[in-house]
Amino acid sequence: MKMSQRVRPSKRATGKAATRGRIVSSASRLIRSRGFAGASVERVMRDAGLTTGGFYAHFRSKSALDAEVLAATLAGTRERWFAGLESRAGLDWLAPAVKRYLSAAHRDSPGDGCALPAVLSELTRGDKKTRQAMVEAIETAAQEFAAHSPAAGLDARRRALATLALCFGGLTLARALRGHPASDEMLAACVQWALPELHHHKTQGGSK
Amino acid sequence: MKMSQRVRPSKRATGKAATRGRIVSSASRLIRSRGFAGASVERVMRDAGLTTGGFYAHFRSKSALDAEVLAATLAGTRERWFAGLESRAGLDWLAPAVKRYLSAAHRDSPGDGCALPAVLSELTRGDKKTRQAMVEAIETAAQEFAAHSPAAGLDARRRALATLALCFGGLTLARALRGHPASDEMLAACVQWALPELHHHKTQGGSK
DNA sequence: TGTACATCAGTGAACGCGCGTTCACTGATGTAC
DNA sequence: TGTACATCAGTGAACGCGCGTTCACTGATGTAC
Repeated sequence: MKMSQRVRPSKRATGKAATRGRIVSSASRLIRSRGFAGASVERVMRDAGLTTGGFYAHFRSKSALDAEVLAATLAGTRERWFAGLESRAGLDWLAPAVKRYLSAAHRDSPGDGCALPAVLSELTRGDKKTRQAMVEAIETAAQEFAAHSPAAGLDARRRALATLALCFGGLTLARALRGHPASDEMLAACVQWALPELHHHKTQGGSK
Repeated sequence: MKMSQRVRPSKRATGKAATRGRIVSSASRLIRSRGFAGASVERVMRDAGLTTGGFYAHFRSKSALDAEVLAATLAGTRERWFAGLESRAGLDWLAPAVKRYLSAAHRDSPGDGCALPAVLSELTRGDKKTRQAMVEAIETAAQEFAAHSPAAGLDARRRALATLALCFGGLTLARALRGHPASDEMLAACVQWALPELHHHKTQGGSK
């Protein structure tokens, strides 16, 4: 057997894979805080401690990076979103999920959170592969919500979709309103409207 | 009296004002369908039947156009949104307003509809004047909804904000899902969740 | 063990392109007398 | 009424800039023998 045709995949791969990982991680943070247009190749590479030209040793094009990073970022967000809730069901599952998404912490650190608010409008007009990643992420999240819904059947599906709209819409508007009192109000109002069971018996005007 | 210092404001002003109106109208449509970045000075002017250079006879800068057009477009959308509902109150006002916004027609013609889904994520990072126009538009809409709410007091304010999030979030997600069955489902689910009074007695799984 | 060589991740300068903005100009319109 | 002149909305070419992409090169790492 000619050993000369062998490579040492572990050592080499680790080095290059680690660099690639840094690029993906920088891109993920930049895309979420500045959108695809704001995460240029030069900025991403500088953020990863590299120079522009090296980018093409790892990715065929900018849009290949965008598609890969978006899919990975959405999957990562979903995982963290529902982490620790596996053994729960119904309202016990839904309430913490909604409250996590519609929290002040999530609003105030876009770079670590859900990518959709930062990129959805760019995506609606964008690349096919990237759009597909987003559609699948939304559909997957909808099924997750429906599976854990306090309701059942078609009602569960409807509530899941409405809950996603409340989460995405509420967070995005709350970010747009940052610095105004309406921003906190928006988060609280959406949590409440997404979880009517928790507030049915409250008297109007009661302070929280 | 020296007539030489007089101008004929009507004739001249009409010509220039009409041209300016065409620029604003082109910009409004392009911004809503392609975002601020997609509505370049060259594209806007070509769409208005003019050439690039002439732009600066009407606007000091691109961002001045963006701010003016956004404010005007949001005001126009609000007016059409609530047109014909003036004599109504409570659910009779709320239901048609929600259904108009979350309609397939609105989803399918972004260029004629609400500007927020197209530009909100760009705005969150953008120019101060333009951001202010958006904040005021959201706050005004929230007050309009609260004033006509079936609820009262603090509950009315909360419901107004949640309804805005459902409208904006549902429409934006429905546009992102265009071409998939989930798009129509999203619109219907958000209408239903925004107007629980209309659906309280429905049996689960009943066809519409 | 030592030397010559191959590999290839990463560098840095250059490319064409569309962007916002500027500016010398044109030509239609209206005024002065 | 006719002629010389002023105005200014709009033209079209040019500018510097940041973008995505390319490419000749470097230099660290590991292999062959």
